[in-house]
Amino acid sequence: MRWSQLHIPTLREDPADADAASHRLLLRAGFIRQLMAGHYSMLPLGMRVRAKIVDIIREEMNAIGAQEFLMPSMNPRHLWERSGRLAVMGDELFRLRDRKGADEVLAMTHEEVVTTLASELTSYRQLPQSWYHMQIKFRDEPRPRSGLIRVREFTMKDSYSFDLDQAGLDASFEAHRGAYARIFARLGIPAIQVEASSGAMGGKDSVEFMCPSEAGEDLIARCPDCGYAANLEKATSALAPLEDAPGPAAPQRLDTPGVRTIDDLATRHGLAADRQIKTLVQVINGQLTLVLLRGDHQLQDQKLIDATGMTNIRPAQPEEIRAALGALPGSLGAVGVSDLPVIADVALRGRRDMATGANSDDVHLTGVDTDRDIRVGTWADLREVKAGEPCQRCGASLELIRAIEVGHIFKLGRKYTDAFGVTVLGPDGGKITPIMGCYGIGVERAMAAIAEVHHDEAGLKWPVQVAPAQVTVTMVSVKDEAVRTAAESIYAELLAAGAAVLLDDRDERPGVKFKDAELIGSPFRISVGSRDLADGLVEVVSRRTGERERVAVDQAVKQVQALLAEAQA
RNA sequence: CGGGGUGUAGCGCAGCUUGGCAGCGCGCUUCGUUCGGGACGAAGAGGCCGCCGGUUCAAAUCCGGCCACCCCGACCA
Repeated sequence: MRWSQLHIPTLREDPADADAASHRLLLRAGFIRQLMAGHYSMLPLGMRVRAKIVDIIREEMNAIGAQEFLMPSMNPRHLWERSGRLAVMGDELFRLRDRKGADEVLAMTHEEVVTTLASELTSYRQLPQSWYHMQIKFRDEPRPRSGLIRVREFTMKDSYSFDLDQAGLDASFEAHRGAYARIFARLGIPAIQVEASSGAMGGKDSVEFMCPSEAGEDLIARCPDCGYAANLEKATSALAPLEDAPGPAAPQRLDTPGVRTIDDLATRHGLAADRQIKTLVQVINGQLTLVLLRGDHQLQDQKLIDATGMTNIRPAQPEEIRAALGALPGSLGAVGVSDLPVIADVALRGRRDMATGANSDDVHLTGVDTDRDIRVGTWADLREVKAGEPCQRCGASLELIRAIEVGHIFKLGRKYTDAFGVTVLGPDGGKITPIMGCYGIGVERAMAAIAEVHHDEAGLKWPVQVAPAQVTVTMVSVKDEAVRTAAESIYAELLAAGAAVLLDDRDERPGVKFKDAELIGSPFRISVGSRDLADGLVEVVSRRTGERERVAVDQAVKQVQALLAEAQA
C-alpha cells in the first residue's frame, strides 16, 4: 500500500460533532466517513482493521469447531411472525415490501434463519453443532451515536449452538466463552466478563464482554477485590441487615400535610428513608401493578422486566393512579390493596414498623409490617445497586464503571427450536428438541473499542495484530534517489515477509509524514532519509514507547520483524 | 418521541441582530524558494448559502413549512 495512492486523506482539524475519541480519530485519520446517522462507509485503512478483526474472530471460532455460514440479511416476514419477534422487536426491526407485495424484514440477528437450517438435522449423532457467520445486521435504533459504537447497520459475528441437552449447551457455552476471551485478548480489548440480563432474547445464563471506557453506554458494577462483575441491569450487593424493633399491632395513621417525597417524610417526621416503603405504580402489559422498594432504593427497570417476563412496561399516569388507588404519587401504599398485583423488592422482606403512604393524599401509615400488612404477590430483586455498596461475595466496596458491550453470549434454550419444530431422533428413537445458545460480537464496535483504549493526543495506537499498517516506511526525502531506492527495497522486503506495510512516498515535508504516521497509528515507523542514509543508517521508531534507534539499512527489516514478533508475543 | 443546537466551497467556520457585490483558515491547482517534526511567497480554481414557499425594488440575512445532522433524555441483544 502506497500512501500516494490512498484516496481519502487525513484531516488537519477535528471533525465537528464527534463525541467519542474513537469517532473523532477514525474520522480524522481517514478510516471511516459518515453517510447518514448510524451508517458509515469503511475507507481503505478502516477496511484493513476490520479485515484483521474478522480474521482473528474467524480463527478462534474455527478453533472451537464452529463452522462458517452466510445467511441472508433480508428475511421473509413470516419467519419473524413464527418466532414471535415481529411483535417483540417493534420499530427496531426494519420492514419492507417487494414488488410482488411480499413482506420482508432486515434481520437484526439470525436465530430464525439458522433454526430453519437446523430443521434438516435428523439424528442425535449430528449434534452438537456450532454455526456462525459474519453478516450485516440492521437495527432501526432510535438514536445512533458515538460513531461506530451505536449504528443502524453493522457487521456482527453471530454464532448459534445446537445441543442435545443442558450439559451439552453448557459445554458449547464454555467453548464460546473461552474463544471470546482469546479473541478480545488478541484484539487488545481488556474485556471483562459480567453477568447480564438476557433481555428480549429470552434464556438464562448470559455473559457480556465489556470494555471499560468512558465512551461506553452501559454501567457495570465491579468488585475490585474478588472480581465480581455484573451489568447494572443485573448487579446485586450485600445490604447491611437492618434490625427492626417490633412495632404496634397494626398500622397507625399519620397525618402528613404537604408531604410528597421520601425526603419530606424523613426530614419532617423523622422517618428515615430506609424505614420507608416506596410505592411505584407501573403498567405492565396493560395491568396496573404496585412495585415496592425501600425508600432509599431506586428501581432498576430491566430487573422489573426480567422479574415479570414482560417487556411492555411503563410508569402509570397520575390519572390512572388516582382512579385505582384514590391518591396521587406521594401518598401511595400497598397496605390493604388486594385488587392489584404487588411486586416487592427482597430488601423489604420481614421488615417491621415501616412507613408508607395511606392511599389518601396527605396521609401516611406507620407501624407497617411487610409480611403482616401487605399482600405481596412476587418477591424479586428490583433494586439498582449503588457505588460503594458491599460486594455480595466478599464485602468489598463495589465500583460502578462505564463500559462498551463488545460481546454477549447466552444460553437461549428451546425458544426457537420449539417455535420451528426442530427435532432429532435420539438413541431410543424418541424425538429430542435441540437446545440453543447464541453468541455475538459487533465487529465495527470492537474496532471502536480498540480505538478508545489505544490512542493518545497524537492519534491512534493500534496493537500490531490489528494495525492497518504495522510498519510505515517513510521516505523522508522523495527526491533523493538513494532514499527512494532504499525505502522501496525495505518496503518490498517487508511485503514479501507478510507484514502490513505502508510506504509513505508522498512529496510532503517530513513533519507532515511523521504526524500522519502517528495519526493513523502505525506501531512502527522506519524513516529513510538522506542524513542517516549517508552513514548507511535508517531510523526505527516505536509508536507505543516513542523509542527510536538507528540501525544499518540492511538490518532494518530484521529489526522491525523482531519488534513485531515481540509485540505480538 | 420530548428538550436543546446546527445546516454557508472538500474540511473547520464567520457573515444573519440592523436585508444591498459570497467571506476567512486549512486543503486543492500552477510557479518559485524551502526540505529530519504539520514551511514561505505569488497567482488561481472551487458556492443550489439544506429544500420549498412567502414578504420585499432587493433575502445567506426577515416570516412559514419541510428535511437532514449533532447533543441530552426516553429507547435498545
